[in-house]
Amino acid sequence: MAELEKQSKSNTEIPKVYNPKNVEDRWYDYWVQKGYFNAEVNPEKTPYTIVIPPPNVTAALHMGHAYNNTIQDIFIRYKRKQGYEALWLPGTDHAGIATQNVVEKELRKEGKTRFDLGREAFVKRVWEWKEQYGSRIIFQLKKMGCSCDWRRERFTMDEGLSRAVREVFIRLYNKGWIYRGKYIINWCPRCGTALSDEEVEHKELAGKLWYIKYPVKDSAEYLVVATTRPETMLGDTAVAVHPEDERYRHLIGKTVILPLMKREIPVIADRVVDPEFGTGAVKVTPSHDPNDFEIGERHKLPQINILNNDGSLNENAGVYQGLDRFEARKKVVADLEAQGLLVKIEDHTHSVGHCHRCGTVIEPLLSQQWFVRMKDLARPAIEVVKDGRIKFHPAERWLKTYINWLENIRDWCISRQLWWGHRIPVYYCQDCGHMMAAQEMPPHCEKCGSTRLKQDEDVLDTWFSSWLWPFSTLGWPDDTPELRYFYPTDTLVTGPDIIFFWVARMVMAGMEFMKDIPFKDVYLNGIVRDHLGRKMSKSLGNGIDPVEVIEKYSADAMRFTLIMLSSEGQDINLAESHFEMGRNFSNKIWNAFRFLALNMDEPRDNYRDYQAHYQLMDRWILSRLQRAIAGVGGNLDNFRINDSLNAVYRFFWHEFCDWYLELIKPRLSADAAPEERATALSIATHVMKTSMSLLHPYIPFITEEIWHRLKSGDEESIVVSPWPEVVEELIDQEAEARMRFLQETIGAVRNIRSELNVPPAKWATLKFKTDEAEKDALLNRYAAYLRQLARVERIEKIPAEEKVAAAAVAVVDGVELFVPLAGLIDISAEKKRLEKEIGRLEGQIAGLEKKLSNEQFLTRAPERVVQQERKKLQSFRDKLTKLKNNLAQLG
RNA sequence: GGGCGGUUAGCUCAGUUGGCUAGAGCGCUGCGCUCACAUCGCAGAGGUCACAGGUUCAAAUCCUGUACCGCCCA
Repeated sequence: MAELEKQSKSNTEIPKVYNPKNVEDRWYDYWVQKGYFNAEVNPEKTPYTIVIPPPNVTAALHMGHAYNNTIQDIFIRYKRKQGYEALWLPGTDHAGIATQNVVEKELRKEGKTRFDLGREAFVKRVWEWKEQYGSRIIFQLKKMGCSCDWRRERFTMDEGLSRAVREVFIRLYNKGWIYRGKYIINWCPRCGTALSDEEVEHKELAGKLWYIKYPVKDSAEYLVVATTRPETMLGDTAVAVHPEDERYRHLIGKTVILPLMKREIPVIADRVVDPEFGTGAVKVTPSHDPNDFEIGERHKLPQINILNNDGSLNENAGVYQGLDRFEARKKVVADLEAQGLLVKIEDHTHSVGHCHRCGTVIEPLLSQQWFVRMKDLARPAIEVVKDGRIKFHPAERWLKTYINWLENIRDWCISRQLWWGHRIPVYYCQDCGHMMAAQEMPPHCEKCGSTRLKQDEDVLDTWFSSWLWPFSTLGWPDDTPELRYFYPTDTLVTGPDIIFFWVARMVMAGMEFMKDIPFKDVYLNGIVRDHLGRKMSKSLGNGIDPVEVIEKYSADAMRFTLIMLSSEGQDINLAESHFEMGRNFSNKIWNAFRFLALNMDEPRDNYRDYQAHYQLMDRWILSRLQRAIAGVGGNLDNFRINDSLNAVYRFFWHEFCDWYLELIKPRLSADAAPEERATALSIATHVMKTSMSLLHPYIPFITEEIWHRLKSGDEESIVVSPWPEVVEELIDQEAEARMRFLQETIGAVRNIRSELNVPPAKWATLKFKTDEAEKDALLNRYAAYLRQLARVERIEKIPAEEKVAAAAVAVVDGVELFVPLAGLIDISAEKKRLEKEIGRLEGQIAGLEKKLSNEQFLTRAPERVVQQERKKLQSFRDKLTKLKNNLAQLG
């Protein structure tokens, strides 16, 4: 009865299975309430800053976010515990096109378009939507445990950040680095806006190459051109050939009749024409192709735009007006064929631009837009990575991509025909046409004095605000204490997919406006994919929802698993079942704690008070702990996050739990001496607590929970408790070597028992032969370890000449181990086992002998390596002899 | 067409300046006495390191080429 009561009591107090549900939200609220995540300007401390890559307000958290933000939280929590003034500045991005699209879709459900509402009402509507859903991702980040300073949360369209955007625009405008002009841009007919080159995704598609006859005027001759976009011929204003192309030389300067349109257009010569492509004659459409635009400029050709903004054909397309571009293509081809002007159609794969946001095929279009001149901005951004002021991790991997892009950079189209975003701060005089860039609408035209001013209708590319993020969020353009203290930031964690969009541009903006780098290290995390290696996407339905994972497995489990599966910069292939790994580890931690808790009244980690009572296992685990501390910190400092986690994981599970906790069990029994108990408990508590600290950046919740249950004194939280330091005096090579020998001995006995099917309940006897006094002493002195872990009840040294009948044998470090098996198992099983082992040894010995008889090896290899191989050979031979002798004795 | 990354156990991946008997997790097989944990323990099987050359005393690792997969750019 009493027994049952005790059991049920302990079971209710500390459940056998860890339940994160009661833990995670509680601790998160506590941390926020205590203000641990708040960073202040503090000259006493060194700042460590990360600015979050601001997620789109429209976004719901996906695994990529979960992974990316886990990494950031690891760095921040690590640095915070190390005593840095750690600022993780959170926020969201207004995501112009994406957000506008979402709200327009809502409107469509009501049967309306944004034009029905008008600009002002529409923008108001987007703000409402933003207020309602924009906080969703913030809530989710909190669920994950992200330790951001929420007081400093920013949004790219906050008043302060908007001011920064206007300021930057005006500065660059006045410098002449922002200009307006009519050029070929990428037009998305579905989004109804211009895009930058980076927002166009090129895909290889199987298309056609149409060969079309253009009749030469006043002649029976035809000129045949090849094109992948036949409908654009409606806007042709020339045909071009290479000046040295003998086939066409006689036609240069002549006129051809543009079919369907019956327009007369010249045949011109231009060196960019590739004689090898198609027929060597190309149609020239200056309004709808970047190369043709260039040719048109050189030859002063007319520009005929045949497209409306929605991708349908306009009044310049004659009878094709009103048709969608792809409909028009079909009809143009059909009509050409009907007129006998279509020579042939070939299959042709080519690269087609698609809208990064909606996937629609992009149309190159001549259009008046705003651009940033990039050359001079790019130069310093190249320098700072070349001279190592900014480092990429993994090193080298993306560096070339980054530099290559910057070295070949083209001007940035920044105007968007949208309503949601920062409106371009340029005002036009309605009377004299003068153009002014200003923070606010000027009272009157600075040129003619007119008060009839009108602001530019367009908004800026979203990235035109995010490229300022590292300093606009800290108060720029004001010279704030925060800016002075926290800038430059330290580490940027982001995906390689936005190196151009964001990373490179932030560097340019930082160098231009702050005269300093925006961050020191760029950690590029891999992409989270499904278990088949496919990108997670809504359309494939293969996404895993982080919030569901948190519900089912806990935030700790999710974070742990993501990091365990990752390796520096590589993509992660993920299946939901992988999260069991994290859940299981949490449970392991929980039960290690439970074991200690069930054995102690008060937690104490005053392990230093018991030095006189330390045993081998104590010195060993303390030494191993130091190695783990060094491993975690060292790897984190080198951005090797999963090696770092692995260091503590392996230590905790496979050294502390598997060996130390098992070994101390007898020391905790009721009849053990009190100081024995206290020594083991205090060390176990210390190791446990230190491990929690080491694990805290990765799995913040469970480590805080356990830390609180183990803490003593007035310690407040693991979040701000100091990061463990390596204590050199506790590194004990001798203890590690001795322990290794005992572990191997235990392993050998376990192997014998298991392979020979010795019933687990059966106690075994161990006899051994050795001429080394130290080994002899070790086995005698630590017989208890073998008792505990290998179920050996008696250990006995026997003379070298003694024969052991019917025993299994193993050799560890030259020591012969015998497990007498009389009556337990059949001898033939042991013979088989030995023969297998002997075979393996013989193979290795043969290899070593060959190596060591090679004169070249002996003379050329470093002495150290030769010695090592000699030693190895010797010990293998020794072991082989012993095993063979014993095999013979088995009869 | 140019650039980058990948190819190692059934699966997902480590393997840092060339020098162990190439490792881990999951999965698989066998056994489970024990009052932390079956979300566990112990033991085990499983690999021609994509392929072909080369450099070297020595190559999963360095070089060259090939094949396949993925990404970026034109």
